[in-house]
Amino acid sequence: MESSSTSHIVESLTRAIVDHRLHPGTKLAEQKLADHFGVSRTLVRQALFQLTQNRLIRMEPARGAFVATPSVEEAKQVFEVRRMLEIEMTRQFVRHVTPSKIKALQAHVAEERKAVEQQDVPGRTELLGDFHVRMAELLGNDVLADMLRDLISRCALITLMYQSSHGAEHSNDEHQALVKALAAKDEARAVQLMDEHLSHVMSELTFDRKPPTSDIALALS
Amino acid sequence: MESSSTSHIVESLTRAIVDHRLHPGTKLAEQKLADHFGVSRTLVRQALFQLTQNRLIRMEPARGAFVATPSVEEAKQVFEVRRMLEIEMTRQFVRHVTPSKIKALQAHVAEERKAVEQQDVPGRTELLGDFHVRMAELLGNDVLADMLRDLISRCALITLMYQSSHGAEHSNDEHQALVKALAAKDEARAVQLMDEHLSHVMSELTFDRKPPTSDIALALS
DNA sequence: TCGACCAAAAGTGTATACAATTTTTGAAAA
DNA sequence: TTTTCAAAAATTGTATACACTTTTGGTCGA
Repeated sequence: MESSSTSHIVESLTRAIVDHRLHPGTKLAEQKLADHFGVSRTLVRQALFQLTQNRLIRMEPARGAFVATPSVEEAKQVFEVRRMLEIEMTRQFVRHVTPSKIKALQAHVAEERKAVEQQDVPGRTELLGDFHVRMAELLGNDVLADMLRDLISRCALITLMYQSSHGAEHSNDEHQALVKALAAKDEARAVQLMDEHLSHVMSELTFDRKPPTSDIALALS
Repeated sequence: MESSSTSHIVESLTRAIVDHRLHPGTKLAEQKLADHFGVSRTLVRQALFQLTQNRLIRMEPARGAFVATPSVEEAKQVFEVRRMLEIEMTRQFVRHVTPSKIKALQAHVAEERKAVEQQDVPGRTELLGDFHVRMAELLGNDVLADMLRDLISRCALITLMYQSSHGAEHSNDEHQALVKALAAKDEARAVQLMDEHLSHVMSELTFDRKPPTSDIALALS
């Protein structure tokens, strides 16, 4: 069941942060995490150092690790980078589009819709983010896919901090429209839709933060 | 003198890999590194896990850490992602260009030229890569700058493995031409130059690898 | 000569110990 | 009641110990 312990911890914590079970600013006490995962602090520490690299957590010297609290400035920059990557990705996608790729995206959008309708909040969040990763994978660019995964994880933190009001159905609709443009090989329209989609998500961030809460035992159980 | 030991090790190893003092495939024995840095394996291990995240090294279970040996496929994808990011970055740059930003880039290109003329190989490699990071910084997007730094580090590994014949003077010339187009606010030309520049660097990779060498004590001294 | 095999050496994976630092606590003073 | 401050408790940073796995090196048999 366990893979290499450290990466299991990394994945588990990443999931908890992205799913909003661990809130920005929450202290991640090493011993508590170690107890929770049934390992020594050594492994927890290794995991925390790795998470530092994705900017999902920050470590302050002698004070410990905390779930990251991205600033407004960082939030905007993350979205700007996504826009850069995804606009060009969309162009590439149109150029190399095939029926099977369109089918894959349509299937994904259908899953999204189901999750939205069933009010499966963590499920729909993951699926809405995965749509973009899926596009990269279908393009055959795993490096891009990895990069987007990281960026989208950071976006999950950001949308929590700056409580995005961008409705899940709205995103789902925009994905659907984008797939239609991709299928039609309408590059200009596809790029425009992707650009607008990201702009929408970003522009609906309200840049007044709410106070972080904290309860790591509860969040991970 | 030392910052937080672990990050010092990370930086030192990164530098060694990017500067081609540690070659792809080289084994990074934990105890040897620990002895070299005068610390325990614990800290070396933390550093290695962090480097794993940037893909500069890979760790095989129970076999240890090795300098990464990016595949041809990965190499192409890394360059493709750079192209995506940097084309859009170039567009942004033209839109927000100011005289002082142009001056900063011109100064940088001049430094490059000096390093090229003085045959300062590690220096020029670093400066040629930093040009792209510098553009991101001047745009005010640190997230983008960090991302490019990582990608360019990976490119250093790639150009070593697939011995790029793209001359340093050639790159320097292309940077100079690009800055001229940026100064003229000629978006189309700037984008075209950036695209070609990256295409040149990539297309001159010869995809037949040479055998990795290894001598970590020598490389780090 | 060559490959198979096994013991010794080296190396990795994890836990624990302990020093150094920060946080908490509680009592005394304002 | 609020503030201050020092001792106690908790937490982090680093080293070390030890079990387990891989690699090495040599011996034996074909």
